[in-house]
Amino acid sequence: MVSIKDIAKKAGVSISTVSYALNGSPKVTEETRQKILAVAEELKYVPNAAARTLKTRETKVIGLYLTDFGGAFYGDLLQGVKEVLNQKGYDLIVCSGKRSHRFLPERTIDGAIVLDATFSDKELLKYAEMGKKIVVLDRELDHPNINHVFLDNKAGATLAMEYLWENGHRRIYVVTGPKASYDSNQRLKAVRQFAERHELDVKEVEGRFTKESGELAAERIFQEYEEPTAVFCLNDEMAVGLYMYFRKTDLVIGRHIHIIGFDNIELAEYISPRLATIDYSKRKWGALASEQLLKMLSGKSVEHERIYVKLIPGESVGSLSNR
Amino acid sequence: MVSIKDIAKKAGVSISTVSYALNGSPKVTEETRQKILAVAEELKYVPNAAARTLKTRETKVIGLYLTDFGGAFYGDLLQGVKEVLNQKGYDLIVCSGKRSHRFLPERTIDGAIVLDATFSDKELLKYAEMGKKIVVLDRELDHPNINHVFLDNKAGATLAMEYLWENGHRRIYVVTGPKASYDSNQRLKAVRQFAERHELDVKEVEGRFTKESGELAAERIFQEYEEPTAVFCLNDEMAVGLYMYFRKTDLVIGRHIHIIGFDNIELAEYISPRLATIDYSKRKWGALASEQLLKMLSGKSVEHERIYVKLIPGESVGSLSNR
DNA sequence: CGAATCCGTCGAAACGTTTCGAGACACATT
DNA sequence: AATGTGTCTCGAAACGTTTCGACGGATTCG
Repeated sequence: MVSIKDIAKKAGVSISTVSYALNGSPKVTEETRQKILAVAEELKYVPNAAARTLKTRETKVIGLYLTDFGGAFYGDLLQGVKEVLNQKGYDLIVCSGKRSHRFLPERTIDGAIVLDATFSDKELLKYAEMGKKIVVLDRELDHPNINHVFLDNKAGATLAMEYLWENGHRRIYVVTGPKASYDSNQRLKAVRQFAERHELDVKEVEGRFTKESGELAAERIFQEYEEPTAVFCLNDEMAVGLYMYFRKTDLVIGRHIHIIGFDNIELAEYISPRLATIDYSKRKWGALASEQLLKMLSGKSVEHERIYVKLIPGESVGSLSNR
Repeated sequence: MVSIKDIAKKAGVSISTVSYALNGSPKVTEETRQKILAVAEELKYVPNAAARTLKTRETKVIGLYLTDFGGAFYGDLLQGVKEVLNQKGYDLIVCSGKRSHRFLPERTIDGAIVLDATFSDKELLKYAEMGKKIVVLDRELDHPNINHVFLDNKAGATLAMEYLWENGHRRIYVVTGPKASYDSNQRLKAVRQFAERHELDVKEVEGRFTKESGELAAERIFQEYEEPTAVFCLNDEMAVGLYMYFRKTDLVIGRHIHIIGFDNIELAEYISPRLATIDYSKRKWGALASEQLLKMLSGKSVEHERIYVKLIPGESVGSLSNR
C-alpha cells in the first residue's frame, strides 16, 4: 500500500533518493538516509517484491521440487538446503506437482533443485534452455545450466550385497524401483555386477518404491520361498512393505527371512527388528545441491560433488551360520 | 524475454488486444485470438508473473508455514491443501523459518496457512492488520482476517483417557508438550477434567513434542515406576521416544507399561507393538483450511469448521485384567 | 436517411521499483 | 576569476502487464 513514493513525498526528497537510501547505496549522505529510514519506519513501508522483481529480474527465492509432500525421507535434505540458502540471503519454497512448474518460466524463482521423477527431462531441458539454473538430484542431464550432485548408488548397493554375502546368504532377491527411476537403475546395475562376480543368481522383482509395492513383492517372494532367502529392497520404503507382509506369516525377519534396504529413512530405525540399510547424509546432499545452484546463479564454475554412503547393520539381517 | 509487446508487433495488433486475447476476454474476435495464440506459441511466450502481480495485486499462490520440514506428520495435510488449491487455480508453496515471513507483506503470496508455533501471534496479527488473509491451525486468534479450523483436541484427549480407564488403568502419567503449545494445553485441559471427574491423580511430565523429550520423560517415569502404569503422550512423536527408552529396560510395552499417543502419525502403525492413539483426518484438515482461505480471499463469509477425532486401539495398551 | 447502438481494436496510464545520466552546488586548483 | 573535481540529489525511462475510455465502422432502428 505505502510505496517508495509516499516516503519520498513525506521526507521531501526524490523517489530515486529513497531507493538509494533503502538499498544502502553510498551515493546518499548518512543524514538523509537516517531521515528516510525514519519515515519508512513510521509509514510501515514494505517493499513490493513484484515491482522489484520486474526490474531486477531476480527474486532471491529458489524452488525445490518434490514428487509428493509425503516422504519422511525429505526432512533432513530440506534442512540442508534451507540452511545454506538462508545464509546466502535466499529463501526456499517447496513445491510439488505439475502446476508449480510455472514458477520456473514465469520467474517466480531464480532457480530450482529437482528431486521429482514426475518432472520430465524434456521439460527440464526446456527451462534450462531458457536460461534457468537447475540442480537435479534424481537423474543425470547434460546441459550447461543443469548440474547434479552425485549419490554413490553403486557403492551403496555393492555394500548391501556384500553384507548379505558375508552373512552367508546365497539365495538373494532384489526388489527394484520403477523402471524409469535413475536411482533404481544405478543400484540394480551394481547388484547385477556383484551377482556376476560371485556367480550368483539374483532374482529380480519390480516394485514402485512404495510400501504397498513392497508388500506385493513380498507376496511373490513368499510363494517361491526356499529357506533361507535374503531380500535387498532398493529403498527402505519397500522394505517396510515386506515387514508388513511377513508379520502376517510365520517367518520371522532376521531369522527365516532377511531384509536390507537403502536410504536409512527414519522408520528404519524405529521398526523392529532394526532394518539394515545404506545410509548417506541427506542434509549434506541438500547443502551441496544448494551451494552448486548458488554458484551457478552467480556465474561461478561448479565442480562436481559426490555423496558417500555407508552400511548400517541391522537385526533384519542375521548370519546364516548361527541359526 | 519475449513479451506481449513482441507478440503485438509480430501479429500486427496492439498490446492491449494481445492481452485481451491471451486472457480469453470476449472483447476480441475469435479470428484475431487464434492468430495471436499462434504467434504466442511460435515465439514461446511465457507471461511474466512479476509484471502481472504488480498490476493485479495477486499471485495465485498461497503459502503454508511449517515449524520445520522434518515431521512426517505433515504429508497428508499438505496433500489435502494442495488438492483443494490446485483445483481452484492456486499454487501451494511450503515455507519454514522466519526469513520466509517476508512473503506475506511483500505480496509474494495471496494468503497463508500457518502451522508453526515459532510464528508469533503478534506478527500474524500485524499481517492480518495489513489485510492479509490467514488461516491458523495451531492457535486461536481473534481477527477478521484470520480464521481457524478447529481440531477437537479435548474430545481426543478424553477418548484416550477413557480407553486407559476402561482397560483398568488407574495410575496414569501424562507427558505434555511445551507450555506454549495450544494443542498441548487443550489436550491437557481435557485430561485434568477427566482426572477430576474420576478422582484420579494424574501425574504430569513436561515434554517438547519430540522423540528425545519423550525418552527423557520415560526416564523420569521409570524411576517412579509402580506397576502397572499407563502413559498418555500428548503426541505420538513423544510416545515413540518412550518406546526407545523402554526397549532398553525389561519392561514390555503393552504388558508392564502401557502407552497411548495422539496424532496417529505414520510411525505409529509400523512400530511394534502398534501404538494406540487418537486419529483425525489430516488431509481433511488441510482441505478445510484451504477452502476457508479461498473463501476469505474472494470476500465470502466463512463458517467455522471442525475436525473430529477417533480412537485407534493398539497393542501398546493392554487390559489390566488379563495380565 | 439520420440517429442510436454495438463491436472490435487501440492508445495510454498505471502498478512500484531500479538505475542511468545529468544537474546543482561546494570546494579546491591554477 | 575561470576551470576542474567531487559529492549529493534529481528526473525520467524502463521492466511487462492490465484495463479504462475513446475511436471508428458496421449494423439496427424509427
